[in-house]
Amino acid sequence: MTDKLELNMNAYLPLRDVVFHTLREAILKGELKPGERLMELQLAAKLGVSRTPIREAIRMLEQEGLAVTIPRKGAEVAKMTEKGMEDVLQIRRALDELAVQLACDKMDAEGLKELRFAMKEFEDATRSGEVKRVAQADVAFHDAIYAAADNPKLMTLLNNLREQMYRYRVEYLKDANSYEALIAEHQKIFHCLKERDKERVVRASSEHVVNQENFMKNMIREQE
Amino acid sequence: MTDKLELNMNAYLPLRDVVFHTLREAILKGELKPGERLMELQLAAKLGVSRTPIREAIRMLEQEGLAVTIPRKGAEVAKMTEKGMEDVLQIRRALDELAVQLACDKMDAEGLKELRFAMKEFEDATRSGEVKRVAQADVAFHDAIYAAADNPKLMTLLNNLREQMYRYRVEYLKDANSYEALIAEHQKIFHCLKERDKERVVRASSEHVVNQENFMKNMIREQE
DNA sequence: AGATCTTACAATGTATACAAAATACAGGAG
DNA sequence: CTCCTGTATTTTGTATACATTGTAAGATCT
Repeated sequence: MTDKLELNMNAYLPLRDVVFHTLREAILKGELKPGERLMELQLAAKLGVSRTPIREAIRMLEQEGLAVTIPRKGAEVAKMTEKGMEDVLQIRRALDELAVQLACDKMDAEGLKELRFAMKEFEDATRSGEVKRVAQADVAFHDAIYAAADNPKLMTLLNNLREQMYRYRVEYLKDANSYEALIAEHQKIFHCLKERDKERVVRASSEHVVNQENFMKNMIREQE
Repeated sequence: MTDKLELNMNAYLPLRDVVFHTLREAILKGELKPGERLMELQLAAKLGVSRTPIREAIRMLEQEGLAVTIPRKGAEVAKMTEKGMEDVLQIRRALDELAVQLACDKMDAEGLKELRFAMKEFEDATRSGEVKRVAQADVAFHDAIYAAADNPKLMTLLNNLREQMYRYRVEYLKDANSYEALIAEHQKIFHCLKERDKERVVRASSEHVVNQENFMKNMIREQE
């Protein structure tokens, strides 16, 4: 386990939330690896808090599907199998389709403007070559759509599903070869939303997810 | 708040799980009403445990969307607005469509047999007039489909969404007028799955959810 | 009267102490 | 040498004590 785990935000937040965010970050960044045990005492010592907030943070991580605990055995970082990823992506595909349909109905001029901005920023980001910036821009683009869908529960779910694949997605976005295709897909989605063409936007969104799925499957296979 | 809250299972389970199940039941049955505060000391006294397992159970309830906590203020039973219910049902509709599509591809003879059995049991249950049995049979019918979809995460999500509407759904199932329509819809879904007619099964599933949605909307309006 | 400050109380947040279970390991019997 | 078993250690589970914060009632001042 990494030893650079450290609490950041001194904000006025319950420690359980601070611990939760810290561990979440660490898992998503890969500092805490899948299958690695999350031992309360160890984490508590490392983060300089007591076991109580650690335990509560772990319960919250379970919630997000980032950790799994076995009673009287402890918690560990959730593993992601290829099957598991397919399952998540199936769900994400269905919900992304829903989101774009809703956005198609509800997105206003303001929302479209933000979406266009996010799209441009994504294009700029790919040209800069900074992977982190690319990832953030991608998140922003999709968030703009989710926001327009005006369904907070849907937004939460989608962000959650995204998180569960984060580690793999970063690899995806590292591959500069995919940028062209991604930009084109984003443009298509944007265009369809602007034109309120619901059928086409659903297809576009679906393809977008399926492409990611295929890429990631290949990646996982290569890993082995 | 009800005062018949009591711990059942003396099983070999962490108390947090026992408390979690107890509170969950109480919320779903309506013994703990939406908006009611979940005070740790009070619950701890009532259930005869310390605050620790209570707090962890509350974190788990948050996870299921059954409770909401405001830092330094405490937790309360989640409220469900009409908009919230629409949001949940939109999601459920999309995921139910996904589930039947997957089931359509993957359901084997064994699965079909179980589904037919569940369908029959539902019909019997409606004739018996026992609402609880009707509810259970309905759950069993849909679970048979979810199981065939072979996507555990999807199944978890759908069960979760179902829970969030449980209180309203019970009212739905109390209304004997809806039985005929429900039976017909179940039959149609079963038939389409048997015939592997993916397009029609999606439509049938979608209608099934939409009908529920309309019924519940009316009910909520009547309540006011 | 109205506003603001004090103060007391109640609830949550956090740390720690103790209990029980799981695990690892050493030693002995076969 | 292997397997079992008992013990020590580690880790989780639970209770409780203490700290902090939010809230509301009442006092004080203007």
